[in-house]
Amino acid sequence: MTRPSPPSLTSAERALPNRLAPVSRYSTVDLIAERIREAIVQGDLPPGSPLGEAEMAEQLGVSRGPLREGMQRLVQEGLLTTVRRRGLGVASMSAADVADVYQMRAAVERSACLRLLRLGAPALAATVRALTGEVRKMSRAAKKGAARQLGDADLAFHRMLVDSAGSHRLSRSMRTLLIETRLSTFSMQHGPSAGFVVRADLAEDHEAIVDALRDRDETRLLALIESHMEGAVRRLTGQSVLGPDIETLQAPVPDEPRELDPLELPEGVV
Amino acid sequence: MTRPSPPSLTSAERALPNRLAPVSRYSTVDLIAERIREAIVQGDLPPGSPLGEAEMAEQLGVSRGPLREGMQRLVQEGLLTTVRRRGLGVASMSAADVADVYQMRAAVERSACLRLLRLGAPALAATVRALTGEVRKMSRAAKKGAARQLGDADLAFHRMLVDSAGSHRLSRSMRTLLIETRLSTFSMQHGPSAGFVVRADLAEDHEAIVDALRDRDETRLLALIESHMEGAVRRLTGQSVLGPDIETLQAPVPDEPRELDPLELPEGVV
DNA sequence: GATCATCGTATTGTCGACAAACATACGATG
DNA sequence: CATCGTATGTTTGTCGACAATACGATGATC
Repeated sequence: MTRPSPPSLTSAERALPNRLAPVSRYSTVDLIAERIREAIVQGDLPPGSPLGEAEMAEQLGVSRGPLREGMQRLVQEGLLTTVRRRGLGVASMSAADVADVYQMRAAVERSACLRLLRLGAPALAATVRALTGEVRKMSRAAKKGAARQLGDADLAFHRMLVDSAGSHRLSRSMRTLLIETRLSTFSMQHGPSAGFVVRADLAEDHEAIVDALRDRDETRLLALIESHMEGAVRRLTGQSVLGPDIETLQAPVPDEPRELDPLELPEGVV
Repeated sequence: MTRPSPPSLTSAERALPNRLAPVSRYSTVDLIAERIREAIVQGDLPPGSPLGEAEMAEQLGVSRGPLREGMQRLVQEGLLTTVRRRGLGVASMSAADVADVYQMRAAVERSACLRLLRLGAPALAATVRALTGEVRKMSRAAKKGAARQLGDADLAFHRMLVDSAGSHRLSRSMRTLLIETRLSTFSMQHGPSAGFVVRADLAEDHEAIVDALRDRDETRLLALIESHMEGAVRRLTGQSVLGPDIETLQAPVPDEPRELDPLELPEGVV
């Protein structure tokens, strides 16, 4: 009784004839994991909050089996922690964790930048354009005082930076690291209504990075990345003084009862 | 590296004096995942081999539920790939994957080395001693022609290097990367009984790294790490990581970045 | 009045079973 | 002879149920 066929699992689908993109069929586990990730990023699931399986399965409209499988993925990522017989919960970042996250980010983004610098001129220009767009979003958000949008644009910028490098593993690490970055901000702000911090100079910081990238100035680029991470850690963990261009605004999203949209599985679609 | 706090921290277990190590500290899912990881490292599960759930559950003596949860962790790590309705299988590394793995390893180990250089003299000396012991193992294995032991010592060296840096996230990434390294050697060697290649100069390469670490020669140390990875990729694939042919990989449009994005229509698609 | 033991409840961990879906093999048809 | 359609077998994906365990509350005892 021979097994029918190896699942034809080449690590990449680039072996396929480059005619049709594979139909986007994501498993339920993928959907569940991504939904929970998004809920964590959005702050609907604050750090340390316990996650009851039954309730969560009810809200998502799935059974406990797939839910548990999806949660295990997040456990592997470090976003969820598990204690035997006591269930799972959203991870909470200590000061040491925050420093560790940003140190890892520095390593990843540095490597991504080095790859970007080896890109051809058109590809690099396209990346620069995209990053510039994100910087503009940041500026607008900062001007409006929209802390949440500013934070989102910040994360999007760095995600785009790494994704543009075209490294699968760098991108995958970065995805987790960005969620942990969010968790860090959530964990570090003491008090539920401490609010986000709208840093007016955030856009300028990122603009400098884009400039260095455009100029292919490796030394400057890497130094900017390094100082960017260092500054973030200092702001989050170090009880550093609030600089002159730092103003705190009210958080738009305080602790709201978490509500997860049920994910509806489209059966029989193509 | 503090462990993230459990869901609802009731610190009641700390009352007991820790005479006994927690006996059942690892969940079944942990055990299953680790067992499969080990099987992959040992070569019992070659790249591309399909993994039938029923048979595997039978062998491990567990039900399909926990098995699937454990497998999902490995899917998240990238060690297992899944195709809907066709099951899971051990990932297979393409040449591009091999280059990607080593590039990521370069980033991680570089960062680890930088941290090691900031260590105090006694801690650094201890690390150097431990690494030296691993190098000796390498020498002995090379002399005996024990390819498997040589490979194991190689992986142990690099794992120790990163673990000594004391960064939780660097260590976690490294664990996966080392398994992927093994998978790379398996995937790249054509022919089932090709076996490992006994490189006599492997120990000397690592000894040079230890020397640079002992001398706190940052520039030399980082250069050695870099060349070490580059050489590995060249040996395995025959092409360089940072070769001029990097032009071939097209920068992805940053707006539609990764392959693993969930469908952006949560409710009632199509 | 405080502490300890016991009970009840809620949740997790695990298991077995059902059904949908894919792949393979075979047969029919041009 | 090649190709398409059909039937079948095996697998995964999903669900419900049972049991083990930890937590909280209540009552008894010193």
